Amino acid sequence: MPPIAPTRAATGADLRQSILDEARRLLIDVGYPKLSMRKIADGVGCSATSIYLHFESKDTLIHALIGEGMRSLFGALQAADPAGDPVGRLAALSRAYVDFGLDNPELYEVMFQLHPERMARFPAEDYRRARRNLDLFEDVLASGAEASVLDAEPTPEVAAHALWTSLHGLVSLRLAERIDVRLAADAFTDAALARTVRAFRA
Amino acid sequence: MPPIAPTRAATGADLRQSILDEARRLLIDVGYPKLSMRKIADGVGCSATSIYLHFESKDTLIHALIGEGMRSLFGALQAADPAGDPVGRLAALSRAYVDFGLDNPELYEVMFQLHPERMARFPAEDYRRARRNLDLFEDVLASGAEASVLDAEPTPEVAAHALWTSLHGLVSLRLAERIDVRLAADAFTDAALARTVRAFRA
Amino acid sequence: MPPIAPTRAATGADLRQSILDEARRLLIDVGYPKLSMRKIADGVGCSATSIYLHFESKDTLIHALIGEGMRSLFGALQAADPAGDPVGRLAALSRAYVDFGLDNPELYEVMFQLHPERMARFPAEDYRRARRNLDLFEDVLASGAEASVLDAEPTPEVAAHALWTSLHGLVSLRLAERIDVRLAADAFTDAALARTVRAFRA
Amino acid sequence: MPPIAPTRAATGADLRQSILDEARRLLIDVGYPKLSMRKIADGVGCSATSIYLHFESKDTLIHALIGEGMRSLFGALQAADPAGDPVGRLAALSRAYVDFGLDNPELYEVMFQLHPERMARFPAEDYRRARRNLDLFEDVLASGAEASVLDAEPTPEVAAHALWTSLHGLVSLRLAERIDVRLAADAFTDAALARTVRAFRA
DNA sequence: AATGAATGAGGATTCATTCAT
DNA sequence: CATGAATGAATCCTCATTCAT
Repeated sequence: MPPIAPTRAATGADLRQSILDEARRLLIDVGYPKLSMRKIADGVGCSATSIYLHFESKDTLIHALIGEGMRSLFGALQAADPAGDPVGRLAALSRAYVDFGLDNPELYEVMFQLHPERMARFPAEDYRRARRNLDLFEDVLASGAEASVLDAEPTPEVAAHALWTSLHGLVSLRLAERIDVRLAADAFTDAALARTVRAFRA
Repeated sequence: MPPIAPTRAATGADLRQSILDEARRLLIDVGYPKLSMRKIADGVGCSATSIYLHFESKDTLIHALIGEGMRSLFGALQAADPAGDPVGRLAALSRAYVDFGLDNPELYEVMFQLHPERMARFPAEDYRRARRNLDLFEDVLASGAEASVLDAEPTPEVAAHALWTSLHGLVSLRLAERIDVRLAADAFTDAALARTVRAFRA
Repeated sequence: MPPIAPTRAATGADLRQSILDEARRLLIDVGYPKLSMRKIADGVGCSATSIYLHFESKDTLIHALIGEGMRSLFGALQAADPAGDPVGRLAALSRAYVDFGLDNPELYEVMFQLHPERMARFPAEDYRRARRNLDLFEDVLASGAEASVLDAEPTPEVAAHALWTSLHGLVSLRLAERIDVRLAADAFTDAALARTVRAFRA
Repeated sequence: MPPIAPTRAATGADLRQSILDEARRLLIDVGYPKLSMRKIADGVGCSATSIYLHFESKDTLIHALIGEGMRSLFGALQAADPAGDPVGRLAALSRAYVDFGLDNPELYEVMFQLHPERMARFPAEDYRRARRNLDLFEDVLASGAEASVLDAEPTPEVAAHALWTSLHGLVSLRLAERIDVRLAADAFTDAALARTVRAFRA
């Protein structure tokens, strides 16, 4: 009846992270619809109950995962941001965004394709964090517009969303493997990306 | 003892269609993740078992739904195609594509966001049908390029895919309700759409 | 994956009854709070899922049990009704009521101590059936009052409820084993019963 | 690292009382079947584990609650006891008993409807305490019998139990909301109570 | 005296599917 | 062509309790 020993893997505060790691791994492995608390527990080597010590519910866990993903995406964008010339920044950021999506397929989908109605409310704080990513693009567009090298019409905010739209579509269709196999995937990605960025030149 | 009478709804070949109709309806009603054979059967007024007389499995049924959706999208695109000026055609087709997505949210997601790897093989025939939709865009781009009013670089095929990518991103983010609420959804859609189409002008 | 053979016990329409029987048995064995679908299924030798073919939910099953109990109680009362002298009838019915309760302890509690708020709505039809039992007492009291041998003040309906109240209290405390052990249970029951009935003599 | 500070509520012996208070409160709030250690702990602002420092088990806690309830009931009866005329005393005590039950619905049920067999042994001390309440009725009946104004046949003890039986039945059915809604609940209670008391007049 | 972390057992219910008829 | 009966596996989550600290 009582626990005999710290079963196998992480314990304490580490467990929380282990759970997130395993959840992320499983997301890629089996996909969101088949992600279950039991599988996560089995994966980390703890009991399903233990998960509830660290996450209120499955939704909360997913939220945490999304939050993590948003932070991670932000980091990737910042790391890729060359600073300086807005045009170059825009290209670099766009590329980094797409790469992030292609490198974290299921995580990306959970981050951007999950319906809010199907999940408990996303905490406001996490929402703000998600927003920061777009702000990055908005900033670049705004400064590029000021320097007359980028077209941020009608407003940098709208333009940033429009740009995002194109990048997301590219990632999304590639992840869903809907791009014709006869098109070399990487070459196509390059072409589409170039086109998208070009469309925002002044 | 044999069944007494065809319970309520259609029988024979009709039943197949009734099942598809109900599945499509339920898709909107309860969403893909909660779509179940039983619910479909209850909705049509037949037994769950009967569905298996017409569809090998749930996957097969979903495939049929996708095929239907693809045909339906093709119809919508054709109906919206004004013929004549390639630039006008491109705008009209793009708009029609986006409208179809926004008008059939759940169906659209099943059509374009479902992972093929997690479903039984998508039949080649259906694949071809899906392809036709893109061909429409490709044709327009090709003829526009020939008339030097559209930019179909590097090839019409790639350009068509790139265009599709943008349109899909727009639909996808709107369906996932990820567009900032402060942006009027319809106005934003118009703006993004205009921008996308403009990017393909020569 | 598929069923191999009609596992063990009843099948078909019989299964429904077997489930009810087992549920009734378990009620006595482990009590209402620990009654679970799984245990019932194990008891009858079918899968937990199968129960849902016959009962919509646990509540529905309990309702069915209550309905059965009410019918059964009604039968017991009728069988014990000697006809004729209202005083004798009242005594016989009262005794039969108490005996029924003592003979079906858990069933009795589910029938009369379960909080309606804690269960889905009790179907109207079953409600009427429950009512019939009281009507029997009401009839006897009314006819006894007419013959001036019983006191049905202020009205037969109220008097019947008041009588019921006493009988139920007797059953309830005996079932909860709250009657002092130094009092011989049966002798006490006789005494209390006699007193109750006497209180309704004119 | 040791606990930093007594979190919020009481500590030491006070905590015991806080736990009982919260348990009683929760009993009304969520009902016995959904009463859980965790909920109690959350309510008091202590850890679930801490409860076990003061109560051996959930059963023990419930026992304590029952004991408290019995004391409380005893207080209510004593407070209502007018002294003097046995007939008046009997009426007053009976009314007080019923009121106590109706005013503390969930507690009353735990006190008188819980099956001892399904709980760890009820400590003898608590048993004695429960007994005192009945003794009160027994005394009144005995003195009333001596004064030939009450009927305590066959013995005051048995008569007290019989009286209790009726009072309990009244409370129990009212708590379970089994009294026909067409009967005004309070009026009916008055009528049934009057009848019960009258039945013990000499 | 008090805690945080952990657990195994169990809760009701839904699912896609299959069998014999 | 159609069915009703049945199933095992899976779902999220809650429970009372215990351990080391």
